[in-house]
Amino acid sequence: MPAIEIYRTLPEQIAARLRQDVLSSKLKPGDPLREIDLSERFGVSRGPVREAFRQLSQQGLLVLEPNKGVRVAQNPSVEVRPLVVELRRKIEVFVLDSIFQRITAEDLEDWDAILADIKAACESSDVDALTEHDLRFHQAIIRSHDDKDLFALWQPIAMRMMMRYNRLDDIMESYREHKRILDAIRAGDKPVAIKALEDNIQ
Amino acid sequence: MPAIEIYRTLPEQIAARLRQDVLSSKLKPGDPLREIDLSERFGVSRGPVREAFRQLSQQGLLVLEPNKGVRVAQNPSVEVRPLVVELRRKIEVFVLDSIFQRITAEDLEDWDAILADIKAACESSDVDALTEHDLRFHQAIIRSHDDKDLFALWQPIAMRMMMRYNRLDDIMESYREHKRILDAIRAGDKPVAIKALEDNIQ
DNA sequence: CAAGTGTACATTGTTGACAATTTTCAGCGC
DNA sequence: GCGCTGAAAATTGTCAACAATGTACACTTG
Repeated sequence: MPAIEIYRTLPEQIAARLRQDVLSSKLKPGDPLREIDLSERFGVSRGPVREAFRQLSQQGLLVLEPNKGVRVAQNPSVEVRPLVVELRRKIEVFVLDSIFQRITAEDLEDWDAILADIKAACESSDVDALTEHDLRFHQAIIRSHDDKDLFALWQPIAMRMMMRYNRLDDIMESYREHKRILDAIRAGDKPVAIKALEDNIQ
Repeated sequence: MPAIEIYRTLPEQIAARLRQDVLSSKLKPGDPLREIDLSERFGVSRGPVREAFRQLSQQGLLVLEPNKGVRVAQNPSVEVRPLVVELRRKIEVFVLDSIFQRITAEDLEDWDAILADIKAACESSDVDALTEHDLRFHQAIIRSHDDKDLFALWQPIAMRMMMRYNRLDDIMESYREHKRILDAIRAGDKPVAIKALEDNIQ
């Protein structure tokens, strides 16, 4: 995300860096984070770091314990994971279904650009970059819905799925899955697009 | 919630008060909140107030805009609301189904106590109290699942439904709906319990 | 030796001052 | 009158010092 999106505020910048570390498993579930350490690392005071912690706990990546501190969240349990997958599918399918007629050429252009990034990440087997651009792809779709609140609803659910990104043996398959979605949209075939989207979320 | 639950930290206490105001429509969607006002009202500095704002935005009740401030969130649009209802049903049914065999007599005792509060609120037509105890009822069920993360997933979805609590003509119906759930659980009838729970979420 | 106790130490919580940003609105030119 | 400019006010963002809380561990006590 850093390369493309602009993070306006200090806490957002810090949160973006930490999110990378969590999603790439540089920080592992249960790892404690200390405000002082990070404030020194980023050259700011503890305030913005605290704020970044709050943002990431909102996204389900960190867990706050009052007066104790912050830890990297655990992955969803095997029992709960199917529920999370189902919830994320419900939201994304709802959005795609509801915006389908209103998708513009500009939308498709944006999404194609992200797809190109996904392809590049797959070809260089860069799993961290793939995680990042995969997220951007789905974010872009959610965000094109009029109700901006949907994004806030979707994000914590999607983040919980991103924490272990290793479901594919063949990493190129990720590119093909996303390409299928865009191809179907371009062809105006809603059922196929929805099916492709559902297949991608697992 | 204030009467029963204990809010340990300062921000939690402030958030609880503000949540009441939002859920009871004392604060209306779009209303701006200023840190200084609330810090003076609660006799604390701006820090804890900011923190409370973050907690409530996590729950979807407030919307933060960097460098601009905080506003009370809009209700879900009519288009999105059915999705929110479906998501909340999915989560609560998942939990009830998954804990059903392990429900203890103590659990039922706790839930009966909340049901009594719901009954009292219905009888005195106290809509604010009903909102509060209705929330407590469903919270108690979600929280009895082993995976504590489920609560964090459920809360923002449920809160978005609570923001307009006026679906019933006969307020006593709320009591009867919740009673049906507990009766079915007590009878060990899982399908009926799930059906009653689904009927209550709309 | 086990269990409990107290005292440093480490860490988070709170505060008030100052900085940066946004908003308001008076003054100006067209 | 309408729109632009820019200073003043209002508001949020950041910081560093201090307070409160939790943790680790040596020490006592039975």
